Amino acid sequence: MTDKNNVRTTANTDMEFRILEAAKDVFMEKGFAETSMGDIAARVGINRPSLHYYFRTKDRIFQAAFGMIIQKIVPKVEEFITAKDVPISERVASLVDVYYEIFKNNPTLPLFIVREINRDVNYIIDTIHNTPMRMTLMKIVTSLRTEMAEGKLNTVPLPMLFYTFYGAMTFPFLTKDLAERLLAEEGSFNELLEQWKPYIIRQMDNLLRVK
Amino acid sequence: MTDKNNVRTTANTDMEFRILEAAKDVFMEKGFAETSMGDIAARVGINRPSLHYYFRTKDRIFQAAFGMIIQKIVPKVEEFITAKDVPISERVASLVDVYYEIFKNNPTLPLFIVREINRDVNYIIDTIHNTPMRMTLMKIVTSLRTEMAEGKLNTVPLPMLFYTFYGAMTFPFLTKDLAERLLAEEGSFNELLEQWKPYIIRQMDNLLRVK
DNA sequence: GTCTATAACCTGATAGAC
DNA sequence: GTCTATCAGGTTATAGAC
Repeated sequence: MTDKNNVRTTANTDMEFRILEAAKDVFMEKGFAETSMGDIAARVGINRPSLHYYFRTKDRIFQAAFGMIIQKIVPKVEEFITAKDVPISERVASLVDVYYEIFKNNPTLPLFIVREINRDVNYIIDTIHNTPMRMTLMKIVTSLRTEMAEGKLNTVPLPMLFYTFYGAMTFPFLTKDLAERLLAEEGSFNELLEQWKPYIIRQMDNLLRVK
Repeated sequence: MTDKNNVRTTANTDMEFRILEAAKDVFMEKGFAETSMGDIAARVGINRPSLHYYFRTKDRIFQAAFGMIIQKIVPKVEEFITAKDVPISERVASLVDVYYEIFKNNPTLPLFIVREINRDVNYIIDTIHNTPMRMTLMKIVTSLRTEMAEGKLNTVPLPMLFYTFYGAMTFPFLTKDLAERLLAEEGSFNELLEQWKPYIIRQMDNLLRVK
């Protein structure tokens, strides 16, 4: 499958799939600039010219891999976020679990997103705009606004909600290496995450729950 | 002045100073890999070989500039953080003001630090260890622990306090471009920061203040 | 000290044999 | 389709004139 610019966005052959899987991993870990075609080729087990055969340029490989990566940041969670009869702390707890699972399997994803925001925001905006993520986001926003208007949740400006949740959600992963270095003996990073989880829930509860 | 590896850590001449000032700016903005010697030379107004004359390698320029940059992350604030008779929310408010000032003047600093944590943590650890920042940090930690033991502040694990404060403090700057893109008409980034400030204070108050 | 010239290397990308 | 060989451009770093 190709997009409107005739750039492959889905793998059509086994080799294309292998290349995109490898590219996804390396780009996510090292970012665009610090990833070389040699890095990707080595991980696939082929040489550089073959990469150019399947995807003409480095930019096109990145574009295809980028789509696969960024879809992780808005997981399919609108069903239980918008579950109005479930207490907000339980909904947040579930959401934290989902993101913990994603970030534990992709610990460099938060840094990748932050790097890309600073490299070129439009790339992310456009990608979200042209995928089902857009609908997911709109449904979540609409649902939250409705609950706030009905007085079932405190009225909180959405940017403030975004900062609170994603700041708390991503910061430990952005500073993972620092934590592991400082807490060497005191406990593993995963234990730190478990300790942190109730604090995220508490922050969101403190914002949203009607007392 | 040179450190134990005989690397200049302070500018001895006017030209060394000019080079380090330029290097500091460029490295902070673009990171290590994406900064070239040409970038630095151009900003100083000399050519590349002259850079090598003053600091043999790119790594050594970075090492010297890095020390100057990282000292910003622990500003000289222990006096008013450890002011036990001032309500904690006022102390946090002052701290937020200090960091807002630093980050407004250096909006790429948080991303720089995060990038460096993921490039090589030991660099940061060592730099803190060999500068007065170490004493500042120790005094702050000791003071907080004392106040917690005395029941003047709630007992909160320090890593949780660190996550809460620095997560909230840095996240808006890490995602600045996204905010500016999304809020184009709704208001400037600085207004968003002012809106966010009471939320940071509230989060810290919620953690630390004895009810 | 600051310059020009250049070495040595790595990058993305292409040509062409097989 | 996958390889070797190669190009053009950019990088750090050095040599040597002045």
